[in-house]
Amino acid sequence: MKAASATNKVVLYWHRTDLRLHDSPALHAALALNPSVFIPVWTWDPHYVYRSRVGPNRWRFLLECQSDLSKAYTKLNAKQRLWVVREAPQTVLPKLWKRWGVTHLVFEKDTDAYARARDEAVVQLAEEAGVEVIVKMGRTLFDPDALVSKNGGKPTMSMSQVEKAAGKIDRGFPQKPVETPGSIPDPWDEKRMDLAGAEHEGPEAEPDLNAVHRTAADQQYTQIMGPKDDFGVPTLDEIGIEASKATSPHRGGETEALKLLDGHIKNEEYIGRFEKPNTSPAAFEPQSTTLLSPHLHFGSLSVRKFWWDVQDVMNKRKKENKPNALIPTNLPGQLLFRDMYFAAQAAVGEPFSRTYGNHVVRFIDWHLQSKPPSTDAEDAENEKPYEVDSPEAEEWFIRWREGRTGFPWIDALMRQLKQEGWIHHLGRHSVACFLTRGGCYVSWERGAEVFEELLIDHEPACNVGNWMWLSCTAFFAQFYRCYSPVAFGKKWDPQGELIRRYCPELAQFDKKYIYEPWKAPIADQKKWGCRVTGDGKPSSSDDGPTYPKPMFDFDERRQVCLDGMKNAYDVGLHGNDPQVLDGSWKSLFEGEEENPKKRQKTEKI
DNA sequence: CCCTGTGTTGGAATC
DNA sequence: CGATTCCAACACAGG
Repeated sequence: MKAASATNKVVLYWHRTDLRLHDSPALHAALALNPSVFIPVWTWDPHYVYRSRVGPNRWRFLLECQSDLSKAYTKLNAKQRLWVVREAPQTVLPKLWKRWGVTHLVFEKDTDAYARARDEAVVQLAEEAGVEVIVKMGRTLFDPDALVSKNGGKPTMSMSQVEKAAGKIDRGFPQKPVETPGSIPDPWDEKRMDLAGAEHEGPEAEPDLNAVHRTAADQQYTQIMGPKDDFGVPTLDEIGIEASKATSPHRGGETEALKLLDGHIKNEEYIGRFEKPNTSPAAFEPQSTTLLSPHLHFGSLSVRKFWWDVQDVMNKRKKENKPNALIPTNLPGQLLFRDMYFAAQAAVGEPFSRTYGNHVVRFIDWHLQSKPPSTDAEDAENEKPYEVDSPEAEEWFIRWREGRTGFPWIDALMRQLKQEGWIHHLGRHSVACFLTRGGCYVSWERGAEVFEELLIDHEPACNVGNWMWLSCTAFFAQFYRCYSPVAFGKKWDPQGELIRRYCPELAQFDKKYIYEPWKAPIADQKKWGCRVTGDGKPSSSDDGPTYPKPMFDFDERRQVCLDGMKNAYDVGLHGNDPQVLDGSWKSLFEGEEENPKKRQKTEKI
C-alpha cells in the first residue's frame, strides 16, 4: 500500500509468550525493520495442545488473549489480524517463509526447556533458508541467561543472589517499556496469504494429556488455516471442550490486562502498601492481590510495564522508603521473584521440572514418586506416571485433588482452584504444604501436575519452583514451619466466608465449627442441614447433603511428616544422585530405626 | 573453626 | 487487638 516506505522486507512475527502490542521489544524490533509486508502469526503447537496439561479455564484464557490481539491488529489495519496456523512451528514455519517470501523472522526469547529446543530447531531451519532471525528478550524483568551468568553460571536459588546478579545488569533496573505501535503494515493480499493446497502435516495426537477434558471431536488440526479456512482463532468447540466447562470469572486479553493494571495503579495506597504476606488468602470478592499473573504468563501484560508503573507510584510516595532497597514482599519484589524462578530454570534446564536428574532438588522418600522419565510414548499412555507405593496415599491425593479431604479450608481452596483457575498465593502454600510435607507426604510432582492443569496463570518455572519451595526440597528448608489446615485459614477468615462460598454444604455451620465440622454435635449438623460423614464421594443415598469426615488426624500426620523429613534430610540425597537415578535409594530409607537421630526422635514421643 | 544473622508469608502462648 | 517470644532447629553467607 505505502509504496514510499517499501523496503522489500517481508517480516514474519511469531507470537508465543507475548500476546500484546504494548511494550514488546521483539515486536518493536520487527516494525523497526520498516517491512513492506508484515505477518503476525501464531502456530498452534501440538506440544502445548497434547503434551502440556491444560484445563478448560486456561484454554479459554489463551483464546481470549488471541482474539483480543487479533482485534487490536485489525483496529490498526483493517487487513490485519493474528494469523493462526494449525501446525507445529518446526514444520509449518519453513512452509510459510517459502510461500510468503519471508526475509525476516522475529520473536520474543523464551528460556523454557522445550521452547529452547524448539527455537533452536527453528532458527537452524531459518538460517538454512536464508531467513534472518531477530530474537528479543521481553518476558521477564531481566534476561534469565544474563542473571545466571552474573550469578556465576549457577541457578539462582535465593532472592539475595538474584538481587546481586540484577545489580550487575543496568544497576538492578529493568529496561523501560518501548512504545506501542500506532500503525501496522499490510500483510500480502488475500490471494497470496491463502494457504490452500499447502501440504498439511497432522500432529502426533497421542499421548493426549488433555483427553479427559474433551467431550466432542477434536477438530483443531483438520485444516491448516482452521475449519473455516480463515486463519481464525480456535474455539473451545474445535478443541473438543464444552464452553460451559470454562467457569472462571477471570478473563484474558491485553485490553482486560491493561484495564486491570490501570485500576490498581490508580489506587496508590494499595500499590504503595502492598506486602504479600499481609494480603488475605481468604478474600474472594474482590481478591486481595492483583490477578495479573495470568496476563504475565500469556504476555497480555508486559512485566516491565507493570514494574515501572508500580515504581512510578512508589517513587511518588517515597518519603520514608529507603531508595532502591529490595523488599521481596512488595510488588516490585514479587515481580523479581518471578525472575528468580525463570533464571533457576534457565540454568538447570529440563530436569528443573522434576526430581529425577535435578541437582537443585532434595530427594525425599515421598509417596507416589514419579517414575523415571520414559521415552516410550506407549508406556506413558498405558501406565500411571508414578509409583503407587501406598493405596492410602493415592486415596489422599485423589481426595486432595477433588476437594474432599474433610478439611474445609483445604477443600474450599481446591474447589476454588478448579472452578476459577486461580487461588491466592498463600492458599497455594496451604494446599501444597498439606499434600507434601505437612499432611499426605505425597510427592510435590503430583501436586505440580494438578496445578499445571488447573491454574490459568500456570508458568512452568514458577509452578515447580514454588512446589519445591513448599515441599522444602529446594529454595526453602524450614520444614518444621508447617501450615495448619485449621489455624492458618482461621487467622485470615475467622467467619469462614471462603469455606461457605466454595463448600456451600457447610454454609449454615456456626463459625465455631466451620473449620472443624466433624466436631459439631450431630444435632447441630442436622440443624445446619449437612451431616459430616463418609469420604465425600457422590452417593446415591437421599439423606440430604453431607460433608466428608477428615481423611486423617492432622496432628498425627504432621508428626509422621516431620520425622520423615528429618530422616530424608539426614539421608541427604538430591535428584541427580546415582541412587536416585538407578532406584537404589530405597535401601537407604529401609530400617529407619537404625538411624540414630530417628531412633532418638521416636523414643522421645 | 565457631558464631551470628537472615531467609518473601507457621503456630501457640503471652503480654 | 498487635507485637513479642518460644517452639525446635534447616541452609547459607559472612565475620
